[in-house]
Amino acid sequence: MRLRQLECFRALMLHGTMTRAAELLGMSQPGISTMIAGLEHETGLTLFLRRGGRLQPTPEAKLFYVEAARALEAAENASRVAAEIRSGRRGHLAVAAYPSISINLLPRLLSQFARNRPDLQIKIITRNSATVRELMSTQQFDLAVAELPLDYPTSHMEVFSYECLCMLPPAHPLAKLKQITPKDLDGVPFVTLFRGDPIYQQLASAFSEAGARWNVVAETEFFSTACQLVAQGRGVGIVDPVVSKPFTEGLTIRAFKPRIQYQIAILSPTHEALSQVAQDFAGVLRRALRG
Amino acid sequence: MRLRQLECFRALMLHGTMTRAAELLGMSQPGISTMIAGLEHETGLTLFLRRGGRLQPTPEAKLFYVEAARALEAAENASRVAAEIRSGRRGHLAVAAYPSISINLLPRLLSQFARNRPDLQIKIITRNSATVRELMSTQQFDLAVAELPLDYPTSHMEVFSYECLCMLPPAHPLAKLKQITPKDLDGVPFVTLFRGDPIYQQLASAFSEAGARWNVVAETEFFSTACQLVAQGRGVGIVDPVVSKPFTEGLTIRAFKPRIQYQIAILSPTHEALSQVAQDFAGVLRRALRG
DNA sequence: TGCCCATTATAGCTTAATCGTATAGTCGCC
DNA sequence: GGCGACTATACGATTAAGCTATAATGGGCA
Repeated sequence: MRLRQLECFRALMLHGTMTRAAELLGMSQPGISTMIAGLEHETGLTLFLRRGGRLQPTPEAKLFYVEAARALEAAENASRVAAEIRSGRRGHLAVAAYPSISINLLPRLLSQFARNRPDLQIKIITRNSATVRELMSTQQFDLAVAELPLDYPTSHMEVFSYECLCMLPPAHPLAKLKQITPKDLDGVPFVTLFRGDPIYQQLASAFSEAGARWNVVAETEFFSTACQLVAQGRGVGIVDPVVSKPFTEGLTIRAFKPRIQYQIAILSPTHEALSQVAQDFAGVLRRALRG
Repeated sequence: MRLRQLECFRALMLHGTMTRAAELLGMSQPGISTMIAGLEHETGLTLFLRRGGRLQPTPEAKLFYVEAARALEAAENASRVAAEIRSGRRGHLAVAAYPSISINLLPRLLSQFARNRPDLQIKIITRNSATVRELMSTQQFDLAVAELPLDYPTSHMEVFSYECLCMLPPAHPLAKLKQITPKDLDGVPFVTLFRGDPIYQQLASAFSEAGARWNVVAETEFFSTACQLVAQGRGVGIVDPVVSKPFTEGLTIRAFKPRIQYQIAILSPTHEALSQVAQDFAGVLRRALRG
């Protein structure tokens, strides 16, 4: 049984004559005739009585029509869904990410991405980087963004390295400098990430090597929190140039030497294939993270 | 999009490799390969990644699979339903009939007919012959059986004519005769159909022409009622030889002269086509009514 | 590294299905 | 009886389906 036969059958049932059905399907009347003859032969049903050169649907045709129409609709639906999948209107995109990025940048990018993909189901899960990595290995997400280093570097990773910038409260005297060093910050109240963070360690080394006193007045878990404290004048701090950019509105940003490195990575599943939507969004994300 | 493509796709999704899918569908591996390539081209989806000579379904394939399987099942269901319709296992058979036949003969025939058509929906409506004819003209029934004559003889009719027989209570003295005439029944208590019935009129003429006294002691609407009265010894009567046969168990049946004619007809719709089941049952009915 | 094995892809061919044009047949209707 | 509307058949061209043979790919293993 071929779909084309069912299509002809439906058109014929709906429009009564082969001639009209043919017009509607954009084919010739003999085409319909042979299609219907084939369908009748294959099903073993007499679907139409030929009375006086006209067709009259039999009761069998009416019974069969119900199922034929259902099957056709299912096939047409499959076609439509294929088009939706192709255009990214249907599907899902689950992204796991560490907090700083999932607060602002990621949802902004995702909602923009989803704007012309109305039926795309979106999921953002925020966890710390270690958990994000775990989630990726259990294959529950299409993409993830985590901070490096990871205990078990795994998955397909695309690494982005940033040099952190120094942020100063508005109208801070050091704003006159183009570039700030630990020496400039000797004893200056400083807001930093927690002790366990690579940023903390790098800063500690930088200050000690420069022989400057690192006056830590606050430790935070996220850059965004640190930014808020700096904005309130609690002290100066450092921040990455891309992910945290949305939080530094109104702050003075200066280069910092020596280089404090901040690395994050886009993780994708190892064994699973990446969906087209996910690939597309990975592209968006990549462009955004490149700055 | 062709059903065969979906079939190959499903087999491939379920069995992982083209080679196995091909075995399962009884075709060659290159056949599957080209089918899948065609499906991918038509849908515009990359359904499988070719990784190291192996196939790995993409997330798109998994999404599309749901719809593809649904469409396939609908098509397979349509095929199955066609087979059911052809074998008469699916469908309906609505028969309208006048009382005498719908009490015994018709349900007996119908239930036997339906024995190997388990899902056939059966309907029997019992009305007097005039109403039966009305119902047929409104096309609500596949077949009907009515007594003649009808006010407006219509529909397609197949007429059955019977010569009525004389029925005597058990151990009646007239049982010794091979054939009974009005003369034999001069003054004998007689059970007949109502005054309006053709049978009544024919009997009245027969008795008056023979110069015999017709001693009507009971009038009934149906042969079956008359039979019951005769069985109780209320009198003799006459009955048709086929439809009322089930009611004359234990009665003595003799030929009656002159001939009293009883006519019934199978009616079928004029404009509607007769379903195959209905045609088949009409055949059964025809054979039964021919005696 | 090089060979074997399992798998998929491509090429070339045959057969079947599809569909158009041309044409014949059927029937109602005026 | 001829016209009009419709369906069926014949025939040819194009396309799809499916086969066999064979190339290509890559993992596993000595």
